[in-house]
Amino acid sequence: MKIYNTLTGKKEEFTPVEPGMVKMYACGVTVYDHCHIGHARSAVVFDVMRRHMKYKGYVFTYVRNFTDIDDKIINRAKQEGISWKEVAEKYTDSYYRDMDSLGVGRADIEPKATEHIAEIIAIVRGLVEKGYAYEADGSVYFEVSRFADYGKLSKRDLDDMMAGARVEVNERKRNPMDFALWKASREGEPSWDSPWGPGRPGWHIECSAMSLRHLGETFDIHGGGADLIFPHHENEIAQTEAFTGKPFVKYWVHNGFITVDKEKMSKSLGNFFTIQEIIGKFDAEVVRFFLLSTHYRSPIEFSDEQLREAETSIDRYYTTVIRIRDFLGADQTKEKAAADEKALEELLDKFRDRFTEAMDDDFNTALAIGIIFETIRTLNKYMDGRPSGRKAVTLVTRADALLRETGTVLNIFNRTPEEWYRALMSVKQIGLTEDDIREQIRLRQAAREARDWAAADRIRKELEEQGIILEDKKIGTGWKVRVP
RNA sequence: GGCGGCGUACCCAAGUGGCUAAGGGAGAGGUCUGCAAAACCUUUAUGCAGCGGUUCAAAUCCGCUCGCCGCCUCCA
Repeated sequence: MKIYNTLTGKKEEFTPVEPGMVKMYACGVTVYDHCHIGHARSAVVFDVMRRHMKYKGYVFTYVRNFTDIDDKIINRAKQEGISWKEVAEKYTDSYYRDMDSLGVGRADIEPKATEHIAEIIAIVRGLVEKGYAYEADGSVYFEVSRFADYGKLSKRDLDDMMAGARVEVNERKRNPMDFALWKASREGEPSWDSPWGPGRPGWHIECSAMSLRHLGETFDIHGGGADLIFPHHENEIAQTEAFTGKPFVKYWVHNGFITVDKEKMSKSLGNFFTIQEIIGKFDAEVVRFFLLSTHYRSPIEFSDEQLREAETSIDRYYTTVIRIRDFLGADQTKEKAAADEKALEELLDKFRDRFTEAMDDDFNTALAIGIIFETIRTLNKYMDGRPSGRKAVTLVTRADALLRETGTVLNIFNRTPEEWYRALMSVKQIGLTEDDIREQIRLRQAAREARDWAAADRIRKELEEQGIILEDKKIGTGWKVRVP
């Protein structure tokens, strides 16, 4: 399979360090606030990468960290009047709630910065001993000019950066681009003992320490949002490779941003929506589908309109699932072929290969979803031809199984239509119970049998006004929640 | 200023050298239906920001122009 590597700027054939095994590290979150949809995108994208590679048969180890000590956490603690540990716990819980609802699985290892202080100190000490870092007033800085490859990931030249540097004045640093490995703590701030006095880790060093411990000196994939390329990942490369003397990561992958009015969604601009806000208005599966309907490296414009379209698409999927079920539940004694049998058969024959090929091409989820909907249309068309008999049952069953299989990788489309409609009823705040609806359908059926079309239509219209759509079918009347 | 990316139909979005430019949404018309809904069919890009060039062949490669965005500071 092919993966776009930020380091080389090219799509490359993926070859793991150890055959059959993949080790991936993705930068998680700093737990100082609720997650927004941008965090969701990153998490969902890496979740799908893992699912696909496991589907391909790789033995996969996924490490995703929590940054649980940092200036933002300390500030937040002051604001909320609680301890920094309580802040970290509170927002870690919030993170898990969000991820669970979005269908993002837990990583195999979820390390925290504060659990790796000893490793961090060991690396910092090693870097000082090797001459890559220096101590100043209880802090330790990495000296970027000592690392020849500095800038190789973000394609930056050290001299250019210094020329246009917008960095804070800090006369303790030998070079404005030098970055903190260890920060001396001020009175009253959380701190750990170190050879340089009480302090806490710099931001970048924790990822080096945690990946080194859990994945080794050289591993396959390291990912995160595109905004982490510089300085975070650039600095990770510098300090880790300086420390180990070995290549750090083979493939660097970065997801694109979510935008609002074409601008990057970010905390500082204030144009963000938290995951909790969004899943109050749309089902989490809708959000996940929305995030996967664009290639992970492209920007996605966030809007209610986009989410409504995603909702409509998912509804189309579950509507087809109902049709499949109705079809398989119908009388199949008569052997009757439909005109489109061959088209469906051919599509199903190629389905798995096409789907895998799309995902193998740098995780092209948008194309993969396209293939799913192409199959849905062909399948519906086939069923429209009213075929029956063993051959028809075989074909439809096979289509059903193949469509379900994609759910394993994308982790969408694997609920029942009932679960989907229940979720919609909740999110759209439909003021009816399923029993209410069934009762109305019964009343309407009686009117229909009496050929009282006016009464029947009135009931249907009343339900529609409350967001419930009726569908008269041969086997009876079905209902669904109106979308969008 | 440096570096990087993007510009495909009314909207979203795949496609990065060669079969009629995926898929979804929206609109219009139609089939089906008591009427609907759903589904399906037809329809909306001789053209992929513009202009040049390379090539037998380009949305796809190269150059220039225009427009938009990102990173260079915490950031997914």
